[in-house]
Amino acid sequence: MLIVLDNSSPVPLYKQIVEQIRAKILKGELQPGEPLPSIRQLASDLLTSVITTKRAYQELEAEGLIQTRPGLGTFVAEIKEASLEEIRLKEVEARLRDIVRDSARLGIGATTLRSILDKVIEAEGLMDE
Amino acid sequence: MLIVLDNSSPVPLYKQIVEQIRAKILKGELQPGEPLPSIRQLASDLLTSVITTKRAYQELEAEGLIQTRPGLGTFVAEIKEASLEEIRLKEVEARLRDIVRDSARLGIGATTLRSILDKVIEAEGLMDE
DNA sequence: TATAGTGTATATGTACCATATACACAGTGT
DNA sequence: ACACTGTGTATATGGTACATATACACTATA
Repeated sequence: MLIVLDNSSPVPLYKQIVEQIRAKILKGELQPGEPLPSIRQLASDLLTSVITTKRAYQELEAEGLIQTRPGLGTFVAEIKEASLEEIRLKEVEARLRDIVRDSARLGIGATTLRSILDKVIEAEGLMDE
Repeated sequence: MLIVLDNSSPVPLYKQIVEQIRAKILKGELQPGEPLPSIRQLASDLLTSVITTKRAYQELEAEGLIQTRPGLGTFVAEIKEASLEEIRLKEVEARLRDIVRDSARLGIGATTLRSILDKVIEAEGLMDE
């Protein structure tokens, strides 16, 4: 499993793991029912302790994205593609809402905001799905 | 100075102070040269210690938004309105860029992103400046 | 020059992050 | 049955960032 950790980041290691596995599941790169690496295997790969990988899996399980069974291992939860799509959209919406609110406080208007988004989409080369 | 702290927030107190004063300066609510409350006064108002308010002022000074002189007090730095506008826009742009990148990873396209932004702008009632 | 205001520095407690190590559960080969 | 090797779990320990109280130093002014 390709996961890259940045030890000098202010983001805790376990959270970096959570975010990257979360993205793989939401994207469909990891299919429902598919086994995840064991906490030991992952800890070994990432040069961290089992506590850190366990902590990450706990967060993902609390969110309902994975399911862990003692002695057996950890698996991607059975979630319908429609639900994944909803989670993806809700997430983006929440983050955009934060920006819109802060923009209001800073006196940045709707038109300006839209044009900045267009500019960034262009610069990043984001395509239509 | 109206500042609201949330003790149950995961965001450190000093950072909450930084963000709110920062917003007031960027918005022009606090004018260049204008004195800020003393760290003692602010600490007293917010029911925190002077260390916390000092920490907040340190961050703001490091960013160049305020200037503190021992024995005298702390003042909003002399920054041109054009520079403030640039800081405001850069900030929003950086945050939108993060979202665009994450959207690309999750397979969310440009059109979808634009429509979500429109929806949120509508819901939040963001006007043109 | 005493005083009341300002910012500064040092030592202490608490909470979260990350670790090592010892424990308990589930399947598999003998 | 039983040992073994894999899985996840629980406990005790150390480091670091946040927040504090308290004592110190600087600046203006009566």
